[in-house]
Amino acid sequence: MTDPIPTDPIPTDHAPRLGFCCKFILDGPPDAFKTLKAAREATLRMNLTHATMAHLTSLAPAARRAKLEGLVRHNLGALERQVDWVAARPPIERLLRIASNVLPGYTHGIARDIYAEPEMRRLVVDGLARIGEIARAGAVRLSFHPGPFCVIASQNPNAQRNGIEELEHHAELMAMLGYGTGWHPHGAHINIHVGARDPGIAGFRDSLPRLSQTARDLLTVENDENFFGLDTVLELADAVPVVLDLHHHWVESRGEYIAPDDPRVLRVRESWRGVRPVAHISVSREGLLDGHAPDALPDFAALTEAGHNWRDLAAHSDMMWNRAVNALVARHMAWADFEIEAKSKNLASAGIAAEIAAILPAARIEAAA
DNA sequence: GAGGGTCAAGTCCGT
DNA sequence: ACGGACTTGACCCTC
Repeated sequence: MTDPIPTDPIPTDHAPRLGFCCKFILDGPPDAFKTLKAAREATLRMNLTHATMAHLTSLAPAARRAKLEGLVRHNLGALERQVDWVAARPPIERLLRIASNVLPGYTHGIARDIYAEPEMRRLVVDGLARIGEIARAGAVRLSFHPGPFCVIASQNPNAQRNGIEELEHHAELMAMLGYGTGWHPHGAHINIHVGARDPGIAGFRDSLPRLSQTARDLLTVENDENFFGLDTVLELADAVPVVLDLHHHWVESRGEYIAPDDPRVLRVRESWRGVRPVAHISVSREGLLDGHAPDALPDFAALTEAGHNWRDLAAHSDMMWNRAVNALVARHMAWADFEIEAKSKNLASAGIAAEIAAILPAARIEAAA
């Protein structure tokens, strides 16, 4: 395998960023909208939607095409509004994980012919190009995190073919957004998990040559909370940048909050080869940890003792309620940008951003020392 | 408008 | 063996 040459790195001293994932939640006082319906419509306007393939299949060809075109127009508009919104935020918040359903059913047979039509193609190409320009003009860093079906190695040849096709679809989206050339251009990436235990790490590595150059240059791999922990995923660090999920690591290691100066973190940083890394953070649900001190890191052993199994603890909170976790994120932001995986989305990322902005200069000085 | 059944796809965990 | 979780519960039909 030939090593991709870094062409357009986001320097490691680039202004740190964090952002939310996929979905926008409307903020504001309850009376900001005249009716519940108006609030609901404002939320829909800011978010991508989709249709079931069963429904599309049930429609006559003309209706099917109309339905799909409506979905695509809506999704391109909603994504543009999301990117616009992020671009208007303070620089520390200029990062967004894009939902995977921009083009519903793109890799499903029922929609393939419709997307291939020149008119539809033009709609998609123009819309995505425009969104990419807005992102770059606004210094918004973009990513995808395709779903659990996106496995590039499987014992089931069909699953593997579908998974690679799904990854290639995301790479195509990135290319249409203007990130189709070079090693993680502008920090763009498509992040997946290793997948099945069998064929595992070796299977993942063996599948890399089957990917297009664009997909290969955008791919990243994330540690998970059960089988492919940080140490295991680092076996791929020579070939694929590693996305460090601090919460997954806490769960998988049964309680370790990894420090920025940990040797494994250095290996993660090196795996990005000149591009500023992205990491993930989340914290266990507020309800589970009722009464937990917000200024102390969650104690895995104590929580297990209290009857919570690891799966409960893996579930994400609404907000980034734990100030000790947020302070740890601030220290890690000396080397990485962060995707905030909290159920309240932009409300959570804006909250942690404000908290971190206040302490970040100190953390960066500490890191430089 | 509310409520319930359904949804393309892979894999693993918990019961 | 099957439901739930994951990345994100949302869509669609019926009442």
